[in-house]
Amino acid sequence: MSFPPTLKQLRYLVALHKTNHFGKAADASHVTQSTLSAGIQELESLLGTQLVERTKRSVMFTALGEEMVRRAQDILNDVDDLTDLASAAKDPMRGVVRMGVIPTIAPYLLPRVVPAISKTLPDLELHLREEKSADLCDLLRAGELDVVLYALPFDCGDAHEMPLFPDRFVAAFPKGEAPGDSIHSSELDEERLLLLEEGHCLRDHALAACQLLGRRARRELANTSLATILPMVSAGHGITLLPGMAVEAGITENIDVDIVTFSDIIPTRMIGLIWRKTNPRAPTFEALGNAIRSAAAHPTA
Amino acid sequence: MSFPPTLKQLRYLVALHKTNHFGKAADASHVTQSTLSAGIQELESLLGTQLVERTKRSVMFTALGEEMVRRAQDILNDVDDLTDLASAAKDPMRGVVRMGVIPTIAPYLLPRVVPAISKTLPDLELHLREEKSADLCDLLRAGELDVVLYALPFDCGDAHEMPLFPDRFVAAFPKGEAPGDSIHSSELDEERLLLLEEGHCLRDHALAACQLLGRRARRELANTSLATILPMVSAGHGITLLPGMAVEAGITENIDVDIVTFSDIIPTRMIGLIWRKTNPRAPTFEALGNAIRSAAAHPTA
DNA sequence: AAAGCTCATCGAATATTCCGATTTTTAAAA
DNA sequence: TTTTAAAAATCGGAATATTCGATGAGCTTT
Repeated sequence: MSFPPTLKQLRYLVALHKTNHFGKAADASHVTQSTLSAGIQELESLLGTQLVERTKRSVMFTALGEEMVRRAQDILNDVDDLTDLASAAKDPMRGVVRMGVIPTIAPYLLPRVVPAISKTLPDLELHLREEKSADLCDLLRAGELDVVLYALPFDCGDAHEMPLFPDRFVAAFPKGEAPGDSIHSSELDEERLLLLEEGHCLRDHALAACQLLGRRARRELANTSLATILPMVSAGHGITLLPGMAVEAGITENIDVDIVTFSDIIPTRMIGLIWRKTNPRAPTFEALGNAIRSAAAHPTA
Repeated sequence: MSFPPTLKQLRYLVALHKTNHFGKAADASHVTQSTLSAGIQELESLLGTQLVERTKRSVMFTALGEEMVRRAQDILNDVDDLTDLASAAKDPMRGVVRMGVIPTIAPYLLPRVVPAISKTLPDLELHLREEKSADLCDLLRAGELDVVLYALPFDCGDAHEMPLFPDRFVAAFPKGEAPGDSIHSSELDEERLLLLEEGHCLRDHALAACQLLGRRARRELANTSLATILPMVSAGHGITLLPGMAVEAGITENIDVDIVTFSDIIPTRMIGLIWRKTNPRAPTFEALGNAIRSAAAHPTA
């Protein structure tokens, strides 16, 4: 019976991978550097191979080490899920849910949704975090988030997807420049489009929904939020596409822009909730999703 | 940081699940009963729930306990895969491969294939085990086998499938009773069919390949191997369907039966190799599969 | 009742883990 | 080159945790 890796060793390994530094990894693991060092060494001797190349001044993982870290991550997640499974079984709708939300949803939907959730699921403690889709996906897979509220389609491995509701895009023109209350999609001048910087999925979704390529969209500005784009539109620097929920939330209230819908197409993005397939709290997350959906459907609530 | 389940505890839990007996589980785990008992208790107090109902005279798992065992199994397999990953990385084609083979393949293919494998992959040590498909599937999922050589289609969860080669069915008639060298499939009298007992996938595959339902096939006998069916055919008690590899291996050599092929259809079963998707030794298993395929293609070798 | 299982409990022996100081190795700075 | 600084490996001993064997308690069977 050769003795298999310990969970502790695996934890040390992923901690080391995160920090690339024995000392910091040790701190993060609440042990001394010597302990962590010994743990990694024991793991290596156990496996009979080197996982980490220690070139002083930096730590490099071998190919095998990287793969090992990936698997170790999954294993540790699964183990953590075990305790979740137990507490979820005791009282499914109680406990902490760590939710990630993308920046083009968070400020517009959360103020409406969070109070509704604490009314519907009073024992659920929401921890929120706002990042771009790709980062949230990584956090989800690393087990640092339980669910992610985002706009699909967005590929996040084999996570479980729960579509919630569609969010309709509208166009914003400088005051008085709109061709009418509703426009034909061909009336969108792509060269005047102001969009969020690359990496925001809103950019891709808006372009796709409006059947545009975005090749010719203006890029000179790296806009980081819708709130910074609107004043530019108002100042006549261009036009933009807005998610309906942002308008409903009043993003245009003190800004002079014309909001128009489309006459020929109904461009939307689908808002959805995802979680790891192995997470045993799926029923809780479904309830959460339902709460979000119904809160979003009743703007006045 | 509440400290998560230990691998040891998980091992104790699955051992207990296997034996349904603290003492035996302890033996299997090479610890005393008190240690195992304490381990299970610690796990339960850690999770805050009961996993096992101890009614004297028997051990029952709660619903949560069962689910926990399932997950624990997977986790332990994944952890074991880690060490496999390491040794496979060092020398992929070396080491033990535990292969399960179904009874309608093993006696006909292995004598030809095993020597070829030890020539092609001399450092691979094959451990063989013969069981019915369903049992092999369980063993594979439980991590007690690395690969299974079987006839597909057979659903074994989300295992990875490698189809190897088709094996053609022929019909066996009592000497002199065959309508000719080759027959039309409609000439098969289903009521005279002698087949293996339920549970052998050969039964299902043969019927499916010959487009029969098997509803009217004779069932009074629970035949456990092809070698017991053939003498019955020879004695005029009926007809049967044989896999080609059995005939090639000489199963009919000292038995008076007529072997005929089909003129209208080419009934086959596909022989394949499967393994757990998470097993890191996939390249080794592919090599093994290729070796089997080429050995099967060269009967004289 | 008594005997026989089975699982839980407990104290003592044992094994392990962990720390903190120190050493070694390496890279950068003087 | 020498010095300095940083980072990981090493090592002995103390703290901690694990395991065992014996024993106890609860239930069944005889």
